[in-house]
Amino acid sequence: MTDRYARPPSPAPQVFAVFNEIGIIEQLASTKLERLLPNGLRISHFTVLNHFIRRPGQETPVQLARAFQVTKGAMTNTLGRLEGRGLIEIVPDPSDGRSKLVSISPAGRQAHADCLRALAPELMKIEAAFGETVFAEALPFLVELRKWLDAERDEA
Amino acid sequence: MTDRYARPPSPAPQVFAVFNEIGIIEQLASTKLERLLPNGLRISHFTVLNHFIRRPGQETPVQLARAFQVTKGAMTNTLGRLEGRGLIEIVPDPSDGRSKLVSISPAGRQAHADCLRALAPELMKIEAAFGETVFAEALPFLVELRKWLDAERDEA
DNA sequence: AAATAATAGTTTAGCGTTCAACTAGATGCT
DNA sequence: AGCATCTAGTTGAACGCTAAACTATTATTT
Repeated sequence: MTDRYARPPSPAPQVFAVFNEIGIIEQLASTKLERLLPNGLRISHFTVLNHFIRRPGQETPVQLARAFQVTKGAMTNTLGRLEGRGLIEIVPDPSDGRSKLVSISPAGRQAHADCLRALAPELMKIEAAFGETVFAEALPFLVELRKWLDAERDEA
Repeated sequence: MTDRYARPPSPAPQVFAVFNEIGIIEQLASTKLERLLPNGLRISHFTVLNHFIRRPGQETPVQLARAFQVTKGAMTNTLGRLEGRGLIEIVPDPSDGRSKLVSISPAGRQAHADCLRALAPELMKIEAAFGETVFAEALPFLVELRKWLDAERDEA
């Protein structure tokens, strides 16, 4: 009997390996990131602030949940925490009684800036170790993959 | 005032973007994966089984925790579930009274095979959409990144 | 040899997430 | 109009993870 356990364990072994690496990277990066964020902010909180910095305006909780691919329940929780800290504002949607409109507050902008300041040293360390170029090269494929998974999810 | 929010939000924006994509991919992939796994097996469970298929033998809980970058407490939980299902065996380490030795059981091998069968269609779907090549090309960078984060974590 | 430090593993508290059930408001169909 | 269906958001149960405190055993130091 040859080494039947030495070969990759599945069809599409490279696909499998990529997801495997992504899983571990995410775990390492997110715990590190969370340790760096100020005031016990969580990644999910930071992500929402980040979203609003990039696209100022109002969005509904459902839109946000879809943007980050989490359930509505998770978003309710996240938004509740952010509102409790005064980092976002939530008002009822005047044109739809079921819905709400979320926007970032001045304190939220400030908190986001604080986050970036806290993260900058680590990001620069990584950039120094790898160079920005490899990240730029890796990005398109990751974006495609994310979009594909995203679309495939909507079908189901 | 120009569009100060249109530009990427940080130093090393590409680095930032890569981690962002990885985070979303991981979230999408893991929830999808977990839905596919048979018998309510979790990803963490499958990952341990997978590890033992690749590297048969015995390992301690701490070794496994380090391999997957989770805390010892998380590994205690995972191994407890797996043992409860009879998918692994845990015996005391004869040479160290503090430690234990974990290995996969025949039922564990069977469960792993079932997982692969359940995952195969989805993996092939992804492979058909992208081709194995792009995954193979993406892999080296991800491996490097994972290793770097891993090493950097040990320092701290 | 005795005391101190380090390591393996467990446990508990706190948080985030999913899933499913539920309320309330909007849409569509007949 | 009236009823069925869909959608937005909330809630609670179950689970995983981290962090930190704790026990038990081994290694190190003096």
